[in-house]
Amino acid sequence: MLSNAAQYAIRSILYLALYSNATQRVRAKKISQDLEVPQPFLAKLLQRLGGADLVSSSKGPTGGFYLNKANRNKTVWDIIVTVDGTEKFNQCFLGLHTCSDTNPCPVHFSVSPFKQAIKKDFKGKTIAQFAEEIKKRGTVLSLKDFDALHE
Amino acid sequence: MLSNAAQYAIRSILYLALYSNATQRVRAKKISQDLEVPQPFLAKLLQRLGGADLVSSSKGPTGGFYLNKANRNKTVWDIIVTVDGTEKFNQCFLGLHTCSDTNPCPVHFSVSPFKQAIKKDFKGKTIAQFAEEIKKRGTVLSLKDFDALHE
DNA sequence: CCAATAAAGGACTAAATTATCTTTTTTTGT
DNA sequence: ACAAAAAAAGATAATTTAGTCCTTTATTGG
Ligand code: FES
Ligand code: FES
Repeated sequence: MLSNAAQYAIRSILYLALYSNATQRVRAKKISQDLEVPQPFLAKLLQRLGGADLVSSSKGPTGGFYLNKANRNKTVWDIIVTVDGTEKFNQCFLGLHTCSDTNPCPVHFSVSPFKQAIKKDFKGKTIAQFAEEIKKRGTVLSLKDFDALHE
Repeated sequence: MLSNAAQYAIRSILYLALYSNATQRVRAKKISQDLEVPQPFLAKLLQRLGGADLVSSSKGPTGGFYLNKANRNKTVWDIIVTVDGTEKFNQCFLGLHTCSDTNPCPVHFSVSPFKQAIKKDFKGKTIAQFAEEIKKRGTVLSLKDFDALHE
C-alpha cells in the first residue's frame, strides 16, 4: 500500500514528534539507527520532507532535524501525499480507474468503505495527536521497541 | 497493496468465470484485449495460475483458458496468495513486523480492523459467488466496460 | 500425416523503486 | 579565522517488478 519511503517518513516524523523540539534536534544518523532504516536513504527522504515543510532542520554542529509547531499540526495524510502522491490511495483495488461508487469494480464494496475510513482517520488526526496516543498507549515505532518488549 | 500481476490475475479469473466454461475456452490474446492487459505478461501469468490450479487450459486450436468446477470454488484470497504471497497483506502498515494487536504500531488501530475485514471477505467468497454478484450488480471488469457506460 | 493454432517454457529488456556514495554548503565552538 | 559537524545536493548503483520475445510442445481439423 505505502512505499518504503512513505513508511520511513511516517515513522521518522512520529519519532521526531516524540524525541525532538526546537532546541533538541536529532541527527539523521541517530534517527536511522533508532528506527533501523538505511541511513543515506533516510537522509534524502528527510531533505524532501523538509522541502514540503513536514520537518524542520538546521545545519552544523548541534544541528539536526526536529518538528516545529506547524510541522506538528500536519497529518499522516500530508506525509503520504508528499511522499507517494494520492493516486495509489484513490485508485481502484483492481487498478481499473479512480475508485468510485458510481462505477464500482467487483470488489469495490469489499474494500472501498475501509479505504475511505482509513483516509478520513489519517486526514483528521494531527501528528501531535498521534504522538499523544503513542505516549498514552505505548505503541511501537521501531523493531528495537518491539524487541525490547520481548526481552 | 496488490501488484499489477495480482490485479490482472483477479480480473482475468473473474472474466473467465463470466465468459468461459469447459467447452467455451478463451485465448490469452482475447483476454488481454478485453481486459486491456499486456498480452505476453498475461500469458506468463496465466501459466502460473494454471500451475496453481486456479485456472484450466488446453492447447491447440479451440484451446484456451477456462474455469472448471474446482477453479470456481477458489477465492480471491487464493489468487492473492498465489501471486503476491501473504506477507504484504499480513504485514504492519508501517512495515515494522507482522501486524498484531499485541504489539501495535501507532496506526495499527486505524488500519487493522479494515485489513481483517477485507481479508475475511476475500477468504469467504468464492469466485463463483463473485461472478454471480457481477451479473446481478453489473460491476465493471475492464476500462472498456467503464467507457461503455459513459458513451 | 500435416499444417495451423494455442499454451508452456525460458531468456531477455525496461522501468521504477530503493539504496549508496561523493561533494558542497552552512553553522558552531574554539 | 578555523576545524569539525551536520544537512543539502547531485550522481550513481542495486534490486525488484513489469513487460517482451523467441522457441518448444501439444492438439485439432483436414
Ligand atoms: S472501483 Fe475498484 S475498488 Fe473501488
Ligand atoms: S502493527 Fe502496524 S498496522 Fe498492525
